Amino acid sequence: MTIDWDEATTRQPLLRVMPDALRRVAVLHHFNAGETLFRRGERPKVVLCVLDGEIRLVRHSPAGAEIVVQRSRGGFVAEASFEAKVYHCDIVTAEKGRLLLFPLPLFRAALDGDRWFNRAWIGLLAREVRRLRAQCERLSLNSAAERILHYLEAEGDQGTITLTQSRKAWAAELGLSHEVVYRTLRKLQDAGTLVVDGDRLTLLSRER
Amino acid sequence: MTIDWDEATTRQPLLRVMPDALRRVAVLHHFNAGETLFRRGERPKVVLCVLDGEIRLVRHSPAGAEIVVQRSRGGFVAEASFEAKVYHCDIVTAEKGRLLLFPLPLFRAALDGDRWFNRAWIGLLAREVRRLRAQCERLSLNSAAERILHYLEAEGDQGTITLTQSRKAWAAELGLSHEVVYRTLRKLQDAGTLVVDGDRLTLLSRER
DNA sequence: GGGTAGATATGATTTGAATCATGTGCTTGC
DNA sequence: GCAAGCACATGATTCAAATCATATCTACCC
Repeated sequence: MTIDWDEATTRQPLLRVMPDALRRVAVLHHFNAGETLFRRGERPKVVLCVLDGEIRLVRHSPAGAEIVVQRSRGGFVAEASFEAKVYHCDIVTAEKGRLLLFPLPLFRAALDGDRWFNRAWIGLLAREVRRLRAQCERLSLNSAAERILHYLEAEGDQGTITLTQSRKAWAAELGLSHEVVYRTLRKLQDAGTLVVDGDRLTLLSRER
Repeated sequence: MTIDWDEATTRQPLLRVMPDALRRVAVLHHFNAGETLFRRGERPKVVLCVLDGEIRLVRHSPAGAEIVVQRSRGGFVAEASFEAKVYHCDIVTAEKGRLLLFPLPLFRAALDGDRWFNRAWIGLLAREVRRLRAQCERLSLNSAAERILHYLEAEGDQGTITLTQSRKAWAAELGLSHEVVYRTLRKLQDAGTLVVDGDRLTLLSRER
């Protein structure tokens, strides 16, 4: 199964600067929902890059409940492989999709041997940290309006943003039910705080 | 003002593998609450490492509200400096403390020139990503009990954890009011789900 | 075309977390 | 010793988000 690198690169720009030696050993894997990719206790041997679909890192509580420790709907899932001797979670698929597998030792070697790939990787991680810290701040706000305004301020450009996902998916990212997102958008519009134009949201400056 | 590297290293273990050349150019800065360290639009020239106290990256919404994009109560704040040509936020102090300043070009040079420091930096970022993703998952749960159980599962070892912070601070990390944390801990104890022994929390396996 | 699935959208009801109030006990500093 | 400040803890009340219900609109498949 050959990999369409142009298509993969649009989904994950870091792949553009990935050294050829590492690209050549990549394996494309198609998965369906409900597969178990790796189990707790196994030794990590690969770095994952999700292209499509959703995978989850889950633990099972003693009471039997399933705890989602993290999920990925696109991008690298490398932290677990890099740091730990064994997986502390099961890695399962939640929604049909595709991912790339890179052998861990070769991935490390590429980071050590290729300065540009190394810098790009650090940049990717740093951006992810920034984005996640902002998201945690946002999720700590306890009103729907505050979360939406925080999103516009933090992720938008001059208070304007074009949503690239459905409102339902956005609601999930905001940690809100989609109903509340619809209602709050309406309230903010009626109050003159916000203008909604399709997927384009603009924060209005309130005259004082 | 000389820097006590032993003390600093206990707060931030990465400093142990930092090359001497970079250590020698570090500057220690004591700050009080309410100082503005950098302003939006300035060009980043340093990497920060918070030892004590709290600093925040804030934006001001058109409506005049202050939006906390991220906060740090310890550890590196480098993402902004690394990625952007100019700061997109003001960086202000929220609580008296100390931080280390590293000149940005020398920090980059150290990452390029010292393999061990480079690997340690990548490891630090990767761990932070993992921790933050777990925290976002947790903050998306909408009951106090679920968040507490998720914390025990994700951050604990075999369902046991020793809190290293006050319950109030923990409540803030969970995105809950401290009152709800007290009440929910009591409820979980009464239900036999959990044992609280001072700062030691243990999840009990429910027989089925 | 008809049927299904899903996003969008809004209303009614319930529920649980925030908030306010209050009190205890522990430290810290004078 | 005493006061101030703070973490810990619990009760009463309020309020807003979750949930359930329902309807429209679109896209897609047969």
